Amino acid sequence: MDLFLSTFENRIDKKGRLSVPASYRTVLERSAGPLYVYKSLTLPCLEGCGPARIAQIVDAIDEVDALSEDAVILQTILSSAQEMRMDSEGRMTLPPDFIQFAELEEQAIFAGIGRSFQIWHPESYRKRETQSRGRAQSGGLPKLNLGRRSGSEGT
Amino acid sequence: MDLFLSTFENRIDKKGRLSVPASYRTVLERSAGPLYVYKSLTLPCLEGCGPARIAQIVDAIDEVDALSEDAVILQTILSSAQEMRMDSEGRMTLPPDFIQFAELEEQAIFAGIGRSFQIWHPESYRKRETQSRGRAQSGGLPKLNLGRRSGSEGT
DNA sequence: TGGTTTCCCATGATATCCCATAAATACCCA
DNA sequence: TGGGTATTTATGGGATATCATGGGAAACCA
Repeated sequence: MDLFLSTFENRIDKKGRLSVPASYRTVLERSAGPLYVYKSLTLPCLEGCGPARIAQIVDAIDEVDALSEDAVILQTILSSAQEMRMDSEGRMTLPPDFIQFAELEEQAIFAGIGRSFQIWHPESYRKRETQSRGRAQSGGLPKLNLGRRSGSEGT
Repeated sequence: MDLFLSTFENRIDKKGRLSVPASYRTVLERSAGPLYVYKSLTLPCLEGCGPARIAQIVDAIDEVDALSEDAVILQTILSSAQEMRMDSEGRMTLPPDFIQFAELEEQAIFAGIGRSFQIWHPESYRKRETQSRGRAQSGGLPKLNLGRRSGSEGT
């Protein structure tokens, strides 16, 4: 299973280069396609993914009334998306408007969320993480029905 | 049936390496797939599981409103999850933030809970164990419904 | 030609691999 | 049954590879 997991904090050097975590690179390589980065619709962060995820969004647009509000929102993702090139060391260069959008400075946090990942300003990310942990502890734990898949579960 | 059972107390060396109990290793080997470890949402411990549970979380996120609180909480699990590699001696290396999160020092306790297991600071674990035993004896026994349900039986 | 981007090499830190050892357990065979 | 020998297991340390990062040179572009 190829998933973006864990978090990594990397440095943005003065050329604007940012190392993509090695484990993310192997996921991307296996999906045989480029890395796409776009602005989050709802959060002050960037999102990155492979071709499959982009295709998923394109398909979702096709299934929705082209004039609907949903379609416009999904189209916004695509129009902000950019195919990122990586140098031989696995670094990408973030364009200024991406940096501005996510309020990035010296450091950036990569946070894997399965089929995609997010890029955050470290402070914002940590604040958000402690918030959701707090909420989980005060009883807001989502129900994960773990009973359905027998056998291979849990190993 | 391959389950994580019993508890083991192993040492964390100065490189942060921790031997996975042999019996857990055989369980893991039988189910082709890596070991995932993540920070518990509700307890000061780490949790270990297999690909099936991670896949379940990923799918659950897609089925839920991406902006909902549940989605964010599930994403928090994934962002803390890490695919653990084991050396030829069956040890995994705990990254510093895992050690910090579970307040680990020299020793760590593995506590098998069936399809997954937890990793605790020994003191915290023992304290918690006596607490829950005390609660059980003072009438707070949870319902143990051992009747057959689809899914959890038969493997 | 000035500014930017792309490529290449260097480096310190970290993680991974490999070998060694000691204790505990399992095994064997008379 | 007893005593001794293999195996397994947990642990330690050194060698090697990988990774993130920095900087310079070449290529590119307007």
